[in-house]
Amino acid sequence: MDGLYANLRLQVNENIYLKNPESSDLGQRIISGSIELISEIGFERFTFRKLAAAISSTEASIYRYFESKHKLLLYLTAWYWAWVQYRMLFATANVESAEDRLKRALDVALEVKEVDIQFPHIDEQKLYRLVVAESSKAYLNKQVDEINDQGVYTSYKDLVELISKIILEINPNYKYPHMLVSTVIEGSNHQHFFAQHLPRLTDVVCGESGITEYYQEMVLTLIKAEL
Amino acid sequence: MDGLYANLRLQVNENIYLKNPESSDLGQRIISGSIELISEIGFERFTFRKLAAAISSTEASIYRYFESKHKLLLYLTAWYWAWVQYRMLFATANVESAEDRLKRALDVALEVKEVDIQFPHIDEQKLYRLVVAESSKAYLNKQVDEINDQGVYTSYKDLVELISKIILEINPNYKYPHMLVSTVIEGSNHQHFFAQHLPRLTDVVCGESGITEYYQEMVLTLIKAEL
DNA sequence: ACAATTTTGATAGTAATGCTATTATATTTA
DNA sequence: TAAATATAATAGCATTACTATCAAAATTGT
Repeated sequence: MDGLYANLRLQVNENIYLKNPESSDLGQRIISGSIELISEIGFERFTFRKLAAAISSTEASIYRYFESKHKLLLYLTAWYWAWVQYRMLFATANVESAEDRLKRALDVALEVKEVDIQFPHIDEQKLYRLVVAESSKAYLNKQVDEINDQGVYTSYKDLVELISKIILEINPNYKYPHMLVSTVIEGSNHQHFFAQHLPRLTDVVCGESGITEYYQEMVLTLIKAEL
Repeated sequence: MDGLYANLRLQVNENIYLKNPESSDLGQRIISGSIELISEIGFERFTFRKLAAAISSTEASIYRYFESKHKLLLYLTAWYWAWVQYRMLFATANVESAEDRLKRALDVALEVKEVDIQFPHIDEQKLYRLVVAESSKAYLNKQVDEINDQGVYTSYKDLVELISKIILEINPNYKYPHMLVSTVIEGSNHQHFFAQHLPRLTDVVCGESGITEYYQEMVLTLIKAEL
């Protein structure tokens, strides 16, 4: 995982964009600029006009890459989950014990602690915080079925599938691996948000860790309870 | 819980509205109309102009009740959680066993199966589906701290607190009751959404039950694992 | 190196949204 | 029955979410 793998590109579903933002300098500025600006002002107040001003381009140029700000959000989240999956495959490669693999998988799926220098135009920590605060809006809408038909949520679903398979290795009889995995991923995101903004909904203090460990233990306890 | 309690009003934080919608016919039409219209077209596409047309009123009149559509969403969710809490207190009253009370509390907190004829202008089933699809947007925004300071999320936090207390009755040493409760409430909502729109993220089939039972068992397993 | 092509920037424009203001007409209450 | 209040009708304005056009710049093929 060092900078030598310079040729690596994460595959993001083509239906999300009109023109691949990885393919040009402007495209990469759109990505890095949007991560910055959405983090700063929130998705609702974010507009292509403001983004254009921030990256010294124009609204019309941005529209050539993404047909709406919602599509751009979809891109950011799809990229994020593809990145998490890639890190997860690395983190679990050649690890014998399924339980160990599960712990490592959850480690990368539930929280971001480092940045990845292979993608210099993306600040993964900032993107992670954006995912925590905004990613639900990528699917909580009326177009979800249509978007899903285009395969746009695949990277997230694949990640859930991979972790579910490890669970089934440990306990082939566990009935609800997908439900458990999506619960802990979404749960972890929400708890991080709650810790910062609605502390009465959690038991952890913002800044301190504990959330990832809590969910790791939760998963192990639950899948072993039904051995 | 029959229609005789006609004088009952659920207390909703006053900072949410400019004028209490319960206090007039127009106010009640705003509430019932917005539940209907948001369910139909989704919160993003919902506007006060469209709502005004739907309830045969005007945009300006609606603005006298709520200063924005976001405040209206806050009202609907705050009312919903106040209603759930009220039902929960009834459902657990005079039940000796803490474990039994916990199961009953989760029964009403995780899913809505009936309507409540005491509030004829509110279709609770429809409101529940709205909460599943839209309620995250009530707190996932940049104004969350400000809104929280005004006590607007109190009804939700109080509900979490009440259930947490039952958990602590069963296991006084359980370290993370709030995290567990908010995880299962949010989790249940998400799983209902996933079952309908993103089935690969869950293991239950839309329409069939199982979600509430899954989370009830999850809670009991976890709090007993650390006795 | 130069023509052809593609990408970007500059500018304009349109319909819808998110409001606020004003005045007239109902409706309630004193 | 007058006074107060609530609602309707209408207008208007700044911003948003786009689309269109055309010129300038950059890239590409030969």
